[in-house]
Amino acid sequence: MTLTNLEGAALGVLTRMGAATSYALAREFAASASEFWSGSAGAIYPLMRRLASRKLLRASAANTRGRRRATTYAITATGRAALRCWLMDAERASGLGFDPLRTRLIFDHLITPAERKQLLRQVLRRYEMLRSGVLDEADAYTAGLLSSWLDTRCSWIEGALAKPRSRPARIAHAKAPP
Amino acid sequence: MTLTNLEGAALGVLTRMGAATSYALAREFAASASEFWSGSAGAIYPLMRRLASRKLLRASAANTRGRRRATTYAITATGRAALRCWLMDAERASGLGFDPLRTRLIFDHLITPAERKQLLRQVLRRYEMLRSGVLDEADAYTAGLLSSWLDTRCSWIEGALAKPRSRPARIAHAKAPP
DNA sequence: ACCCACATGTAATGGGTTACATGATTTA
DNA sequence: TAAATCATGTAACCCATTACATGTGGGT
Repeated sequence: MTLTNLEGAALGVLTRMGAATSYALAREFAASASEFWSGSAGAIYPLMRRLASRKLLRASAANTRGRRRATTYAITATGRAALRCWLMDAERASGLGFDPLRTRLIFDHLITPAERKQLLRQVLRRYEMLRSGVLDEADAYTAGLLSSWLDTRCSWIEGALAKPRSRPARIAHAKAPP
Repeated sequence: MTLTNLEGAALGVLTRMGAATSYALAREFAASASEFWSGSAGAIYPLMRRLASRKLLRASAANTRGRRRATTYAITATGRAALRCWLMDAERASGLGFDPLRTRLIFDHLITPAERKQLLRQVLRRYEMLRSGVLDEADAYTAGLLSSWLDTRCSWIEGALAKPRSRPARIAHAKAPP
């Protein structure tokens, strides 16, 4: 009954689209600003079949083009319930997730302060570029969400740039990643 | 020559520890505040073998206890170079990664404003708990990093709580996850 | 002596990525 | 009409997770 994060996101996107083929859904994921899910066919097609077999989706075979078959999916009442459950899961929502910059900064005692500064500045610059790109989002709300997210990250980085860094942590049994 | 994020993090932790067995490394990952990498044996043991076969680690068979064998690993010069390369990769460091809360908020038009507020408040509460737990970190720098990260996130959530939310995005071909 | 927790792995499973195959539509 | 692109999948591979197996040392 519980959903993985990819399944939850897929149900959410599908709900927005109303009904869609696996291909259309995969395109949405591929177009997303995040690099985290590639939206590859090999991920989405089996995913949709799994969700359909769990009755969270209803599959209907429509021949969209010529005589070629395509199966379109729509969310069911059960699917909506599962999606709500995933959305409201505060336990999982408050996990730290994966943050490629944070993960690297854990080990920034292995580079020089100058290199650290260079890395942070480069990331800031790329965030700026991302923010302009994000404005192309068809969905204004998602664009706003990502934009505010990027703003907050930028100020975090600026804070990190302010304090030059602390001691090189060197412990036999250190707590670490990520 | 390029490292996955898990490989980079593993090399970083190993550098801190000086030299370690796969088991010790797996423990570090398992003890980490993030839920993202479980640090399961099935991930770490093959990982270390792969890195050793790429000459990024040097394996040495020492019998730690009784007559039972254990292989301990230490990073090589090549490994240090690869780690530096991964650390300084601004392109990947500036990716959006995976954020369980952000991913959910993309779909928050599917829940009521009251539910949204409840979710955000619960996440805030859990962040507070996490922040106190983080102080137990043996490594003060990692603790400080996570703590400032949590601070920034909290202020982002408070910003999201301030504006009640925008229009339900409803588009045929919406850009979306995550 | 026996049990339980720690230590060191291996095996089976699941699911995501890249690559491939093929049909349909648009474009040069 | 040939080439390029879009659409709809399938297959092989890689790797992380859960479970399992086994050895060792400490507690009772």
